[in-house]
Amino acid sequence: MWGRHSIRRYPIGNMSVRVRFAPSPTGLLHVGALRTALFVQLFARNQGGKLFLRIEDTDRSRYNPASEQEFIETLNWVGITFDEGPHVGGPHSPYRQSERKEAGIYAPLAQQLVDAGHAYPAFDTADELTEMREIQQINKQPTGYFGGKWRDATPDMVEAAKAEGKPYVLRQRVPRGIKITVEDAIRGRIEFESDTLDDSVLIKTDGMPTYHFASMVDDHLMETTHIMRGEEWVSSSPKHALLFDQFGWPRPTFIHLPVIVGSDGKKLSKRHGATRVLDYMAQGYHPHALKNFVALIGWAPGDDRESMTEAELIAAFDLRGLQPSPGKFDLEKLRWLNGHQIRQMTIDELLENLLRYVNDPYVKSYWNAPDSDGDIPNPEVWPRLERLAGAAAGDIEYFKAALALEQERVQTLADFGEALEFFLVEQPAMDEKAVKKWLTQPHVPALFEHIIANPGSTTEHYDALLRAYGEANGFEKLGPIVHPTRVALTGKTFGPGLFELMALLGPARVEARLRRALAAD
RNA sequence: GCUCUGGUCGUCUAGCGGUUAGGACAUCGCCCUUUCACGGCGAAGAUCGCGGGUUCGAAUCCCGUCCGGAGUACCA
Repeated sequence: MWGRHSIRRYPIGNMSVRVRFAPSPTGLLHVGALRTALFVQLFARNQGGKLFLRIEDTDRSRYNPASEQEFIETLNWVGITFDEGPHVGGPHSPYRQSERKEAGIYAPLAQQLVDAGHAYPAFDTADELTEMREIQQINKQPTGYFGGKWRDATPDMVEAAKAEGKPYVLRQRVPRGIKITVEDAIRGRIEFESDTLDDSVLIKTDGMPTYHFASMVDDHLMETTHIMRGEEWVSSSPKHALLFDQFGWPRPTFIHLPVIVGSDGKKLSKRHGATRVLDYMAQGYHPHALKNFVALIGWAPGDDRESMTEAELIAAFDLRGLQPSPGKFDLEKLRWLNGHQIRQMTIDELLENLLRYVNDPYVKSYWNAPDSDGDIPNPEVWPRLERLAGAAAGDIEYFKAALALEQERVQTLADFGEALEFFLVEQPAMDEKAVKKWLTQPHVPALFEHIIANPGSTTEHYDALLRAYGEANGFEKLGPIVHPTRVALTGKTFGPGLFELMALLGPARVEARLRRALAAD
């Protein structure tokens, strides 16, 4: 009689899609969770369905009150917003499981399961359970509660224990000797022998439901059509599917997303860049670039597109493009995508993004936070970024022109700090090596005097001036003219075109810096 | 241990019985050029984890095997 439930499949039909992102508020939002949220969002929007947020806070001991805020803020930064959730309400309120428990949603349903014989009370103590597991391990048997002394306890035993006031949990009664087949949208059919599944706790002694119970009950109550979650859940998916069957509820479609691992194939960690999504913001990544990048780990549009807009991502999203194998996080590709994103912006968009970036309090605290050794990883970054905010408040046209000259040369917003420095500081730091190589050449003083004697303010002026000087003085190539001048003006050997940069700097700065270089000789 | 699950260039991937196994990032070279980038062009890079089988033909189907990963909690 049980087999019937295990193989029955309930068509989703044309119910409209409802999907959810259901994190446990225990810590920070990391990139793996972001990817899940992103796929859920892309799927919902592609299908024209509804997307909701549910907070799975059934573990009081691990609850972190700052966490929910972190999730919402971070998701908001990347542009993932919810149709329903604890912060916006909705037809299935409340959206926090602790509140749902208080509202008495779970208890009657648990009782319903007990009455139907699909769940039973178990009075084992923590010590008894530990001992049981130890014995199982010694005997090399699977660990878990495969019946214990309470699965088949007589009503008298149960009554006696209850009368004694012993605390108890409610466990799911997994039928024996059947196959449970779970249909996973990515992996296809997954078969489990019910005998390998233990009787999980559904309701804890304090009356709080476990994930197994609360999540499935809520998914049914909230009319979830597709359960998208991390692949760490596939092992327990037969219990979840079974629970739907035991309630007589239609099973939603299960979609287990593969994990994202670091470049070494191990769990993603600080060494690979960052695990906290907000840290990518602090490092100057554009939310869309991060999204675009993360979407491409474990999913492909089916054609060769790499850089896609939000609308393209939504239009192209398809469950069939999902990959079953774990994906590695390749920071280089993220950097490329980010540079690409920066180059696609207009100057005004770029300026807006940059200003929002440098004025964000988290960016400041990120770059000033000591690492585990107590050091600031790169103490030069923040002072430079801070200077950008000040400079933009001054001559905005000058700032935008400088921004335009560096736009093609950076990969992150943070890179602008260093790239723009010589435009904003009257006496930029000099690269020692470059000074030694270029400013010591004998023709340099005369060259600089010539430039000072012929001030101008256009690219064309300096282009013509320096070319003519080179020809008149027998230089076959422009290098000996251009390089020393660049070093004197910027302190560096690389950067935007020299003539553009001179025109923007203007004759006063050009003269001051050339004189400084002459004096240093 | 047991149960699931994954395995195509360094990386992300296309591929669905017949392809010189395609693209992108990274790498290298050339072009552009005053440098660095950007952009363009090109090269190198995968006997499709390994071994059998089915087939005229296999990365694609079947079996086995190896190596990863996850789960095995009154955590999610």
